[in-house]
Amino acid sequence: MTDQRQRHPRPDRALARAVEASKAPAISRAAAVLRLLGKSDAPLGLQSIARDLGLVPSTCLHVLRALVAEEFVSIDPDTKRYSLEAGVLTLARHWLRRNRFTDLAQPVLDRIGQSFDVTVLGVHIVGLDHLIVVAVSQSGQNFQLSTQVGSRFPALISATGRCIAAFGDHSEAELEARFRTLRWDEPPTFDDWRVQVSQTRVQGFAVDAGNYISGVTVVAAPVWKTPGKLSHALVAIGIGSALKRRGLPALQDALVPAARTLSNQLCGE
Amino acid sequence: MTDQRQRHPRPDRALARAVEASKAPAISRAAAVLRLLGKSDAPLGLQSIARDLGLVPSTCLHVLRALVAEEFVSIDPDTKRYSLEAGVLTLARHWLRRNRFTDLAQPVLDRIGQSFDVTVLGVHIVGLDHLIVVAVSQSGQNFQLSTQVGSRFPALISATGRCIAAFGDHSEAELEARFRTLRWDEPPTFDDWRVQVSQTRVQGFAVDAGNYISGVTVVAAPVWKTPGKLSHALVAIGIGSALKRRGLPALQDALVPAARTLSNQLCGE
DNA sequence: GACCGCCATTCGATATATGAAATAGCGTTC
DNA sequence: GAACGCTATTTCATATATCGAATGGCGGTC
Repeated sequence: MTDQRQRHPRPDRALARAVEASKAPAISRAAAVLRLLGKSDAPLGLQSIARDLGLVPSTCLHVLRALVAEEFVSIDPDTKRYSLEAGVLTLARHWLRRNRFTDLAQPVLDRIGQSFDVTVLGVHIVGLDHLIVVAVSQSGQNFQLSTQVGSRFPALISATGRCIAAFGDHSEAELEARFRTLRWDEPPTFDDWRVQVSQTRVQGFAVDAGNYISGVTVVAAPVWKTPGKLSHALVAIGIGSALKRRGLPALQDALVPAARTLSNQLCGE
Repeated sequence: MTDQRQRHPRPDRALARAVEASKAPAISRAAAVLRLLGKSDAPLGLQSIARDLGLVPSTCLHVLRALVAEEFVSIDPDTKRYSLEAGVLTLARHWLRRNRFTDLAQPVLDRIGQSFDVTVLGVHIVGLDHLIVVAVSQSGQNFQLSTQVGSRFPALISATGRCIAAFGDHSEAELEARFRTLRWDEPPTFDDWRVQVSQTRVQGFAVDAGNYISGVTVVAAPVWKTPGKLSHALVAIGIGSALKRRGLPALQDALVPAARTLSNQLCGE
């Protein structure tokens, strides 16, 4: 469900590039360490971290010590194993505190989720690379469709992806390159997908009928924080068969105006 | 260097020390930037950040660019103002996902919160410096006593502080030094406090009857993840008068065994 | 009980991140 | 419309963070 790139075999090449380019490489390394610790199920030792990221152990140690000092990482003094520390929660709280989208979206998500018995997400579109779930309303019944705040997904996947392709202004070439990297349960062809994107542009919302996950229908409606630059979306996720019975059109008719209202509220101020 | 200090009354001195000591100063700077952006209500410009933290603008720019590249910070391309980005949420989610304390504590908090109509927190004790709220159960009624996951408090404040003083093994001198820096609504004398700490050690839990916040009673019970090293606590917060009526003893009798059970679950693995 | 292997950690030379000053952009004022 | 004050940004010498090798420590094995 999450995007977990399994890139263990070889030391992180993306990190190498980031370090090369940046004038503060220690920060890229620190970020890589945090993400690695985040992905890992168990605390990790210095060597293991250094190996995975292709870092020199001594440098890695410096990074870890700095992160420990800043309370983003904790070290077990006995085993010398490192893991994420609660300090990261504090940052997240601050982000949530000053984020109008989450505040405004939450009641809307809850209302739609309850009415249609679907899981509804508010997502933040970071770029063409991926999006982040920033608000969730889990309907009581559907425990199968579980997602958490903070989850990352490839930007162009599923219904949201069609919205991003339709309303963000990205070059066709770039879109296709990205599209080729996606993994779907039942992948559409690029041509099919382009047609669906065009349709999305016309009708103002997107539907993914089982492409991303078989049997699961996803509806996404775009939200703008500033006119012209697509930044968020509302996403409803439900079992395809259930939605067919209980009215996909009605769900669309709830989601789209909600997204529009949110856009107005966000732009207005 | 010196005249910089004079011009800007409070360029973060703690940061200066951290940078001095660390072998990865960029990371300390990055953390300081993240925290500053977290605290700030509005996006900040480069100069403003550099001034507040006592950083050279060019260095600060490098830090910010690295943080933007890592998606912990976003920049508004028009105004060149920086703010926290949703990437910090992803780290927080990973922390929460692999944290057994929050998982185990949440249902317990909810049960106690509902039974006694109090706000109940699970806190993670980072050290003598502070603790972090990692789980919350907000009872329906008490909107006054609002706290969020990720909030930080001084470690020795209120009832939790008495637990930490009682069960963490810290030197008397250190405790007193820290104690002197605390701010209470109705501060106890150090001697009073020491007596209360002794009492806490004996009875296995602590009560703060309006010292921290006037009229608010706080009960805290210690939780150990590893024997000997106090790491967490359960904290119940309620209006003093209401608790008096509805049985503070009963609340204690619920909280303390719950904390003990949690300790066993966490230690047992 | 001494060896071995693996790990975290220290140490010193060197590539490089940093900081002061210079430059470039941008909105405001006169 | 030019000049000002403010901002972000680039430049480039130098203090310093980084790297690789050497050290120290711990647990397991024979």
